[in-house]
Amino acid sequence: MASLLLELEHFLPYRISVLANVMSTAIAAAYEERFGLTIPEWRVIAVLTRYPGLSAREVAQKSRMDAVAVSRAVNRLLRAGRLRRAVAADDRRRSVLQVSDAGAAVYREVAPLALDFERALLASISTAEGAQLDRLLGVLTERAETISASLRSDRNLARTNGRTARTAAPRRARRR
Amino acid sequence: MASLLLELEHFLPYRISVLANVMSTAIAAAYEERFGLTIPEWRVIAVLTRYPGLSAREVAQKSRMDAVAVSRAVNRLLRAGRLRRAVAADDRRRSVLQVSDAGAAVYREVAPLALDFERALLASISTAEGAQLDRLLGVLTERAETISASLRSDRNLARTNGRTARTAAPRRARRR
DNA sequence: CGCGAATCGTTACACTCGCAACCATTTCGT
DNA sequence: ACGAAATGGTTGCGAGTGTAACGATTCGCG
Repeated sequence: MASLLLELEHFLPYRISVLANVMSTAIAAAYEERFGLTIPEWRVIAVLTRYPGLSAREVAQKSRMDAVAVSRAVNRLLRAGRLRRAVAADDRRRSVLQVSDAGAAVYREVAPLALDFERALLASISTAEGAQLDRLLGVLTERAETISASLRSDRNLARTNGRTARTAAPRRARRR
Repeated sequence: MASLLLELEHFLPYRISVLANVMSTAIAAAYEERFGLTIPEWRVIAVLTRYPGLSAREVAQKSRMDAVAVSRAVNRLLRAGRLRRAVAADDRRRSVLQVSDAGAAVYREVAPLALDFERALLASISTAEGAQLDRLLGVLTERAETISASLRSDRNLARTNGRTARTAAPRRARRR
């Protein structure tokens, strides 16, 4: 049973991963080289430019980044003087983040570059295809998240049932 | 000049990156947990199942992986007994790689899972849309590679011309 | 109130990744 | 035929990332 033929070249997750990798390598090199900016930092600036005053957690949600990644990006941006941080008056755990003038300047330089890159990409397909693509990506992302969540719960279920992994390699040893 | 509005939510490279991340996290967790297999290892097995006897370099090309990643994946697979390696008779630098019986067994278990995952994803869109998506991904990947290459050569040009970066931001500063 | 659970943000750690540097071997130019 | 350059593959190292543990604060609820 089951198709034994899996051609990597036509396997959707593989194709998406290759495309993402090519794109982000190119973009990361450009941002890093010209502005000393990593992609997480750039994302934080983009989000905070659009929504000033968010907390770190909110930035993480909006940008789909890990809370840890946001924390690190924010700290680097603070050190570089590109962000300002205050403590929320009503909840002293929360931070209130805003781009500084220097951060805004970076945004004004980087945003057009990013949009140029996107335009250059989209130039290879029609407007209709671009819209279609956008839609499909949305659908697939949502679906992938659903599947991912159900896999996670399966695994948790299995774990609480005392089941173990099937084959060898007991990786991921935890200590301390 | 220049659009100052960049909404991360609609920025193509961002969307692709999110989708790739969701997918590969889900897949990696499943493979890792059940078979002690990383994605690079899985890719090597998939390629070598389809094309037995390739060298490491050829596997890297077919799978779009870095030569280093292939080297490491191959070594892990060898240690796990999932691959066999010989030296090419006509060129003793080249290796000749083949999946072992154990490797083939892994493939027979993993391939259906991978294809199930893909099918579950594609179930959310029509067949025609799937074909369209496949085509668009191909076009965009090619385009992204062209752009990436031209950025690289610009940079090299600039470097040999002794030009410097535009704004402040010490590039490639060793952090930490 | 009071105390345990939940939340925000950070840090520690184990791991991964890719570039550059490096051997070994082969090819090329003359 | 011989040294230089190219190629296959590995390794060293700096940097990035996610998970878990952690301190601080706030919330839930009796």
